[in-house]
Amino acid sequence: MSWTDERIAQLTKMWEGGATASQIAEELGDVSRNAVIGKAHRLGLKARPSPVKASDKKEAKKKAPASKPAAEASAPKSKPRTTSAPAAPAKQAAPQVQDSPAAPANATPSQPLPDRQEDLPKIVSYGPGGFLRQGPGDQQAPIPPAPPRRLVPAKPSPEIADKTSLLDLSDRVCRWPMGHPGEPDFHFCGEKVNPGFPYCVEHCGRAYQAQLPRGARRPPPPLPFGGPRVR
DNA sequence: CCCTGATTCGC
DNA sequence: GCGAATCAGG
Repeated sequence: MSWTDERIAQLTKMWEGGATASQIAEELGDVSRNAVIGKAHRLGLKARPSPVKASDKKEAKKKAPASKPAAEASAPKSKPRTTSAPAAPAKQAAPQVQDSPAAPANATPSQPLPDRQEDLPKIVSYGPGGFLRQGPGDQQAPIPPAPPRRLVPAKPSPEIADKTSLLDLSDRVCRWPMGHPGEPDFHFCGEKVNPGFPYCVEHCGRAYQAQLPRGARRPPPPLPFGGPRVR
């Protein structure tokens, strides 16, 4: 699979949002982690708390690769693993805000990841928080009237015992998607809707950003990148 | 071991 | 341009 505009857009979005290369690769499907990293660098968007780059200690001994060097003596390939310290970095890594209260970084030792959606017909959207719009006829939501002015703290939601499936949707229940389509536990919020809106009050606050007076916009939204793992 | 990103280099 | 192989730190 090649790098289409959509895939590049998603890569960029997630990369800048702080997702790891593995997560991005998995989300995109059909690409390796290395491919994602390589592409990201080629796109010019690198720089990110790298576990390897930040510190620049003294020249340490290189440990023997143990099971690789086969034809090193005969074929002197250039291997300038130069990790020298030419200039002073001085720049501190920007505070990476990776978590939102509702979307903790997936960093636990065990990653379930019960399925993958590589053979699905390609789903472009992330969810209401971070849609990847595609077609030109797909216009931006005209920012309806005057939705909630105060954003609810987006509480972690009590517990989802009974999930609202696609079939359970009606105009009275919140259509906010929980999880990703294709995942086994994908469902919908199901809360009572905010009258006049397709979502409950809480999710209206997420779906519709309050239109602030001109000049008082608040450009940097804290959302990671559309919240793929909102739960 | 696992993870991470960075870099190289043959294709 | 692409990405596997490799390196290197946590």
